[in-house]
Amino acid sequence: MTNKASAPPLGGKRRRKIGAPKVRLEEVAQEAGVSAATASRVLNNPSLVTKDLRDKVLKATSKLGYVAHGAARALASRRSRVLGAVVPNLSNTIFSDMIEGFQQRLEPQGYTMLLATFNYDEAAEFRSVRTMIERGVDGLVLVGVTRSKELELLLKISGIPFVQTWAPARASGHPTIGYDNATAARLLVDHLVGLGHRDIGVVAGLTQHNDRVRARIAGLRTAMRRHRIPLPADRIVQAEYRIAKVREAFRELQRKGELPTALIANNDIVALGLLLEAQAQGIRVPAQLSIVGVGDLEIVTHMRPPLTTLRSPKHTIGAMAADYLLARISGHDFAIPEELPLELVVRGSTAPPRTTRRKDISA
Amino acid sequence: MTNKASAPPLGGKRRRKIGAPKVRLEEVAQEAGVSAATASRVLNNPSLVTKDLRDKVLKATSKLGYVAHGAARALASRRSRVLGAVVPNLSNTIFSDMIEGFQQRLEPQGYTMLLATFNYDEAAEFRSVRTMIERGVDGLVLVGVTRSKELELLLKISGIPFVQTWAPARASGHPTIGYDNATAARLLVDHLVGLGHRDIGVVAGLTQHNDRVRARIAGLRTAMRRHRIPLPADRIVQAEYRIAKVREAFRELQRKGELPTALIANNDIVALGLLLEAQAQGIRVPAQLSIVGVGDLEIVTHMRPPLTTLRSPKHTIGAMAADYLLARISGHDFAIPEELPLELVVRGSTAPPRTTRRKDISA
DNA sequence: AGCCTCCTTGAAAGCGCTTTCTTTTTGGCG
DNA sequence: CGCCAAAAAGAAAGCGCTTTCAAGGAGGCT
Repeated sequence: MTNKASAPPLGGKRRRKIGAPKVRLEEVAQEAGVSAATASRVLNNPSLVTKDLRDKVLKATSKLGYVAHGAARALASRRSRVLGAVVPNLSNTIFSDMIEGFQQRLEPQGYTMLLATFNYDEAAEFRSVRTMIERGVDGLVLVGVTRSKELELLLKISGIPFVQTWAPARASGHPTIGYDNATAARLLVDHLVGLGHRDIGVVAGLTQHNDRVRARIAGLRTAMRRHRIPLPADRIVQAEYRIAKVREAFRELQRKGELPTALIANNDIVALGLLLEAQAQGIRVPAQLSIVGVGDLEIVTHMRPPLTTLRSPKHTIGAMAADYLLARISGHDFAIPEELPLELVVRGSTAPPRTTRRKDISA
Repeated sequence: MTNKASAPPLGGKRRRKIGAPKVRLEEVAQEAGVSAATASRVLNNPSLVTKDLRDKVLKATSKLGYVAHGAARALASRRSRVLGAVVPNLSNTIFSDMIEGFQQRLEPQGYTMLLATFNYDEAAEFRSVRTMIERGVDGLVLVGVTRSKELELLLKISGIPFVQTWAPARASGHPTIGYDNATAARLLVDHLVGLGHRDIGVVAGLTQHNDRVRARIAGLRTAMRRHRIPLPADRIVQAEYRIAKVREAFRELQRKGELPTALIANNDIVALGLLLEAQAQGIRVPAQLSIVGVGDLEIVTHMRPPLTTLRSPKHTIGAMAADYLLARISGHDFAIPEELPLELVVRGSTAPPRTTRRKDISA
């Protein structure tokens, strides 16, 4: 078998670019003995056609193996039945789970998903959105609530319905689905402070082009202020979402001074990296160091100790975004909840801090 | 801010369903003082137009903020500039990485990706492919080389170019990009046997609707036969790709008799689950049990011990699938390599087996 | 029984582009 | 300087569907 891209078989006088002759709606109509208009109605709005003709048309479509021509349909009806999703990446399960949720809602409605990743590159995001608009998507789901002026303008003049995600509804004048990073921060901080921690560090993601990370940090600061606990700059480090980078960040934190008694990770991958580095250094978790993450990845349940984490509605955010867009397109109402629920899952990686009075036996 | 899906603003006499009036190519042409034909040529085949007019048209497009209408374009030109990808899921990084690779190649060519996941459900896969064909994708990437007769037929009569993945080119009469699971199996088995293992167990994925798992098992069997080592049925267990399920599978293996000295996992998630369960039981890895996986996830590098694994070209498979399809569409040649390279990464989870003569100190 | 309304169906006009097919322009060369 | 071929630009015909719009038919009501 040679695997070359062979030229398309020129059937007859190259009527079609590629492949076998396709069946057009008119042929279906002919087969059924009705007009193209009626055939079209059967496919799009069956209630307008008497059962008798409807059955005939349906039989003809399956007999001829008719497959509608999406472009023609989109051109005539002004809707493409395609929704677009533009996310930073798919390696972070936060987004792949969300995308799965999104697409699962689309399928039963006959909608399809156009997907692009932009890897936190603003220009790439702009291009992706633009291409999607060109492709005529009926709606768009985006991540976050801040974007370049250029993109903002594009969205506005295109007039395309879009929904933002990973922020609470109030975060923007535009429909937005997610939870409040301030709430997330509060849950985490309250838990830690409740255990007696007063010296808490933060390992965040990269803040550039990522309003969620910024919101999380701001929320953390607010939550801690409420407990009258300071969050000095040297207690915050940033790390890319990769274990190796996180471990580096951990060491960076150590270089800045004595380790806090608890660490808040921006997500579970980060938390995992912190746990791994701590253990590699012989630092006992949670005895010497408490660690919390966000996201509830499956793997963190199985670590020793299993990680305390905040379960976030990844899948739901995607599914709800789809539901909202679909409702919006068909002119229905859809009430977006102010904030999606978050659940603190307390496991073994958090405990009261060693009391500073008595010196602990170091590992 | 109430977050209801508000009705589209009825501008004037609802000329457009939604949004601001869009600019058509004819208006651009008018602005530039040329015919629509010329404007179209500038956009699609600039070399046919003199520099003078070309510049005028380009200026007009950017001045008016023209965005092409994909459906009209697709209808007239018979190509949609959209490629489809249908994969089992995105939670397995094998597929999300591949998809990222795929999409990254598309973007610079002005192509977009329609994506669907089918979660190993044959019927859902069929529907997804069908919908994509309706949407007029110019090409399709699929996973594996076996599929239902129904889908096979659909693909054939639609005549749409498609490429299969995750199998070696020789696995099918149709263009296929991937590596040979037999090669993978041989690398793994040779490594283990080279260390002295004679009793090797396998924790595979679910074989239903997954020809890659079946190929892997077959390859394993062949590779072991070459070393005259048996692979009895009770040395093989299947597990879904979730840590909890894998740990169960581990225990199932234990119930069937004494644990082998080495375990081959179908991928790194499985390997991770095995490691975690072994450690939870106090079984020392690699002293008492060697474990190998496939995929080289970042996390396995950081475990203690770090896992020996087979690095697979996830990203490359996606990228090459895109390149192939793009070449095929534009009528160019593209030679698919017979087999993509695989690399055994030896780390700490494999070691010679404890010699059965002396009783080891159990943990 | 006659008139009017509502329900079905069909005819035909586009949807916004690309791509022949023509016409016009340019330019090379005798 | 004029003729012819080739290049460049324009006119117009669709691409395959949906959707007005109009026409015909079936009832309902007075």
